[in-house]
Amino acid sequence: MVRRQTELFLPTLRDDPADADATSHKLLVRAGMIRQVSAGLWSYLPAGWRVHEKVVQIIREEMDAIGGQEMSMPVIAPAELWEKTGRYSLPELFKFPDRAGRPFVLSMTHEETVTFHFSELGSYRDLPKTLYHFQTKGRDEPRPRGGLLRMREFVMKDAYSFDRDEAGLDVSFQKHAGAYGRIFERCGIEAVAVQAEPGMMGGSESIDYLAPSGSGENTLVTCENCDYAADLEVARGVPRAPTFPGPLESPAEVATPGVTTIDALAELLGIDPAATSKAMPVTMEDGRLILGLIRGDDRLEEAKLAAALGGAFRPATEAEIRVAFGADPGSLGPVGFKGEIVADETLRDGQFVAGANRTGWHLQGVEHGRDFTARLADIRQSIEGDSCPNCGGRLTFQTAIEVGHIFKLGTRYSAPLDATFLDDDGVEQTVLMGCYGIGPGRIMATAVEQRHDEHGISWPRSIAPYDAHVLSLHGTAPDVLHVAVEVAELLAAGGLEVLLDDRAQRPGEKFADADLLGVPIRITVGKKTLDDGAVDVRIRATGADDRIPRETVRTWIEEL
RNA sequence: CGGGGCGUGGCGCAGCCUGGUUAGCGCGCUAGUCUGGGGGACUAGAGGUCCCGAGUUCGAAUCUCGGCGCCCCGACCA
Repeated sequence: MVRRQTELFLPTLRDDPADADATSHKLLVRAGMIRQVSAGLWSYLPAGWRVHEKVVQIIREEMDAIGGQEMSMPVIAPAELWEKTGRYSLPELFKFPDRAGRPFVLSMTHEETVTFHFSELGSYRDLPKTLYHFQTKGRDEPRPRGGLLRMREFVMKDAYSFDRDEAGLDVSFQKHAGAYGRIFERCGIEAVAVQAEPGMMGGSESIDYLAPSGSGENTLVTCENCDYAADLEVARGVPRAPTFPGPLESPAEVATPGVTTIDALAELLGIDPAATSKAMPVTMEDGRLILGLIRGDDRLEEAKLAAALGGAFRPATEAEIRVAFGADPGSLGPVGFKGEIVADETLRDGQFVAGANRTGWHLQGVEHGRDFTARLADIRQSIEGDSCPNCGGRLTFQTAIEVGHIFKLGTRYSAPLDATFLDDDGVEQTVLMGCYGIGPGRIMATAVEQRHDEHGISWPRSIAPYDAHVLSLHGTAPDVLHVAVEVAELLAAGGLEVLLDDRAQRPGEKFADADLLGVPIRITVGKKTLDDGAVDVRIRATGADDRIPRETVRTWIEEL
């Protein structure tokens, strides 16, 4: 197949779009692959869609290889299904009535719909099953961003497994984990599997796939020594040990007028900030005020605290704090507080400085178990330089894109939707489900983030929009184009997808556009190579140049 | 939803503070000439509801008020 560039809708831009920040956003727009329609709504232009569909095909092949069956479910779903699972109230869910006023939703994933279909599978003999589809998802995101990184409408491959028992679910889960590893490898991107928070999907276990990238919304924590890897939200970094002052028999009040920050407190008392504690009062949805307590030099990890509390919370207001503590924020502490306290594990042993619940005063020598009682939990946010929980090595942080996420759902959806089967004893059982999502658009953005230079994109061969880019520099020599067409057709006859730059542009512009678009192999036909029967070849990724006889181009490419 | 920023031909921007002719520049686009291996030069052109609405004023891209849109940072997630 040869595509002439004069026919292609490929509007490349010389300048970065003004409103872009992420590299992938800038380059995909400049290379003429995507265009924005509205916030979080993007069109893929022809070259961009080719990349997207190549990613889709790789995913399809790997899903089929583990026994997945492709189908297609509608984007629109009746509200009723979402009411049954309790997800109708999610703020991200697009909701709308039809002409008769009946309520519908734009599916943000398809657990409800696929589980609805499961009702036709009534026997253990039908299990296990894995069903999947590529479908547009609608999500009324509070903040779309970064081009393809976070959209309000995007295509996702979502797969659903149905098993009779935990052992079966585990097998399905592991098969998908294997497939996901192969998908990322084939797409030419680096992605790390980490334990993660199940989030809005619910369920018991999940693996997140984080791709290190210059931009992204996640932080990947990895150990320099061993293979420990985690999302920052759940990372269990071990902080350095504090230097404690001498122990006290009982807490001693110390005046700290106007001191509201840990740094100021540590400086005033001449102690290690790690030997202080910090009070983070929060209010639960039911109105209970709970005191989160962490070490002074740490930050609260809200996802961990939410997990420990079993529900969402918000920071307590100043008014709530005064009622509960009788003191201003900045002087709060656990001693004498009557509500529930959740303290970080780092406060288990040792004596810390804490707020005295008296504005302008702190307590020295506060000890857990003696001076206050708290539930201990891991609620601190790891920081770069913490030690690895497995081997003690140093932890490093990288921003990352979440390119895939797989979950064991258990009966989270099958129970409310009555997805049951009869087992071999004739007993009705609720089917166990898993769900497995992956975003082709994010894989595409990740490929750009991980493989680009100052000139543009450098696509992995497996997902490049074309296999080869033939440039015809036919300024003063009309027969150059003729030769370029011959070369392009020679390659196409060998099964390659070829983009032929047959435009009348000057050479510099053609080279610049070719670098921007990032087709892995560039073949230049020009006056210089017209008479000696050669062409110039260049590998985008390495910049390696060569001049080879025209008739050997095909074998040269095949041998790469 | 809180905080910050922006909105002027397809793209990137100036002009606005201090209201006043025909709204300007670069890129791109059309026609032509020269040029021809890393975004070339010259000539002649086309292309604009200055985000929308109201107000102030003799007069608004410019000032005031209201609204909308978009981007970035935070609370959420493939």
